Amino acid sequence: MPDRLDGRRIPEATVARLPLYYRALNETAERDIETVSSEQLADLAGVNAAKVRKDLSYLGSYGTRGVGYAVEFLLAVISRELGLTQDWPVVIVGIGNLGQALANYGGFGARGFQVSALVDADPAKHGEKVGGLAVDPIESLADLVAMRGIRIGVIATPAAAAQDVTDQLVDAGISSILNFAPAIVSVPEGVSLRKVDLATELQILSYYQAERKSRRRVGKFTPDVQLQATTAKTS
Amino acid sequence: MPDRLDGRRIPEATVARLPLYYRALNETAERDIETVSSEQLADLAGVNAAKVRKDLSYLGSYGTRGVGYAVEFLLAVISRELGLTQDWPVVIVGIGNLGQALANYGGFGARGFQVSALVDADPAKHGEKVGGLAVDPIESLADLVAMRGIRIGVIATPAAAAQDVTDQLVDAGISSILNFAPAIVSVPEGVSLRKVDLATELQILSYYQAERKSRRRVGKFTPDVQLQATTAKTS
DNA sequence: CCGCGCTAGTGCACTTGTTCACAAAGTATT
DNA sequence: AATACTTTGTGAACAAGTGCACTAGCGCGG
Ligand SMILES: NC(=O)c1ccc[n+]([C@@H]2O[C@H](COP(=O)([O-])OP(=O)(O)OC[C@H]3O[C@@H](n4cnc5c(N)ncnc54)[C@H](O)[C@@H]3O)[C@@H](O)[C@H]2O)c1
Ligand SMILES: NC(=O)c1ccc[n+]([C@@H]2O[C@H](COP(=O)([O-])OP(=O)(O)OC[C@H]3O[C@@H](n4cnc5c(N)ncnc54)[C@H](O)[C@@H]3O)[C@@H](O)[C@H]2O)c1
Repeated sequence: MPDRLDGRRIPEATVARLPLYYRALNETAERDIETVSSEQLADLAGVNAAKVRKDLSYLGSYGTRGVGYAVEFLLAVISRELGLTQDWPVVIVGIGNLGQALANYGGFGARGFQVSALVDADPAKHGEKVGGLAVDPIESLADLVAMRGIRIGVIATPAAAAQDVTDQLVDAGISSILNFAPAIVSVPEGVSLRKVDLATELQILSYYQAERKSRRRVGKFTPDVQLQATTAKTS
Repeated sequence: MPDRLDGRRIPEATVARLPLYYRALNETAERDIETVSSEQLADLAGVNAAKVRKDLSYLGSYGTRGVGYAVEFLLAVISRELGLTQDWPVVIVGIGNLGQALANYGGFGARGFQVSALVDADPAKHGEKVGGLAVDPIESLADLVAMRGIRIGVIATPAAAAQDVTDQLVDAGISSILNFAPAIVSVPEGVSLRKVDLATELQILSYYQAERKSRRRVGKFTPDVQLQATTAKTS
């Protein structure tokens, strides 16, 4: 393994694509393919080749001209860069519809993440087993986080509770949060926050759907490619 | 209602934020507040005021200087722009863990979207009721889509089936797809595609988590704000 | 009717991200 | 060893997005 080339700032857009390359490379490795060109990788990841090369160049110069990239090696480089060489324990807050689906979800743990605690405010849920793990009261959040070394929290509570839950997670020592509730929450400096918002996604689709239907007549072309851009903070 | 000001191209980044304003305005309207300033709206939506003003200016000049924006009016403008004045029927493909959570999800229908069909390839699931709707075989997809006027499809199948399901959705006449499966799928021109990818989100969090932990020492600052950017196509 | 205070709308500079196109650097072939 | 071919790595042009800072316009109080 090469040393991580520090002092290099990896652009956010690149960081967001590394997981795609990572997945594509894993699939390639499973097919016992040893090298990939930027073009092949681009196809698998759904981007263009120039972008792949530029992105990978931020990690260092690990390709071989005339040949391509060594799959296993590149996987190791990206794993390291993404921090996937260790396992990240995760706590899920709010074990309702969505929380249960997440807790039962196998692919969650598949790549370096492990559901290590489930908490809910509803006493009726306490002790219930979901995906082999018992649901604990929200009051024990801090203890669970501390004892199990959890750094990442997933919020699957109703929107109204999201900010409160966020504060509790932060107080408990969590520094990365993935929020599924349709609410804007704020976090103190040093905490990363990302969100997944179903309604927003559907509404964006609706916009382009409506555009195709009713705005066609104005003779304006529709864009070939859209970039989804929701905000996340490390404040 | 003002006429939609056609011939105006709304930037993608703005389209992606309109749903946030829409939600914030709804919450404001529920509190019987009649006007909001760009600053207030910015707070509620988690962006900055200049951005709000610029975004809204793409829709037309609907604010009043010295006062702000009329909440109900702006809601109407944004609804119209996002195509939310009509109800969009939606089909969910793959009624497993996630598909069931989605089907049971109330907030789905809350804002103009309605789960109108559930299909799955597994015969054992056929006829089963989820969220008050029966699961139908994937073979009847085309009929269901045609009969119920469905334009939007949600993919909640395993990744391996995602491309196949996408093709079937497109053949059935769907032109907007939201994909939850961790797979890159391609769609023909004229079809919008967006994706929600849990693993990617977690890995991005992991990157910044690891960065805080181990890269601090190189004396590079961490960014205050990150922009999540996953790709979607209307090809 | 005037002037003050407030806030929308926007030009402009800046930052970030994307893409092209080509030199550099490797492999394969003869 | 020389040449042909392939593919990386990157400078530079371009495109998109952001945010400041200022102007224009409205409401209100006197
Ligand atoms: N269900 C879905 O498919 C889906 C999809 C996208 C987004 N969402 C969002 O995810 C969130 C959860 O959705 P759901 O369908 O699972 O809702 P749900 O009502 O089924 O579950 C919410 C759970 O959170 C718990 N809870 C409430 N307040 C809490 C608190 N303060 N602390 C801890 N736990 C608390 C409740 O006891 C309940 O178990 C909602 O914000 C929803 O909008 C859901
Ligand atoms: N469960 C989660 O919380 C979660 C979270 C994020 C992403 N995902 C992704 O969502 C997808 C579904 O996850 P899940 O946990 O619900 O899986 P699951 O195995 O519980 O459900 C998958 C369903 O799809 C059906 N299916 C399989 N092939 C099909 C086909 N060709 N046509 C129609 N239906 C088909 C299966 O019969 C099954 O009912 C997966 O790709 C997963 O990676 C799941």
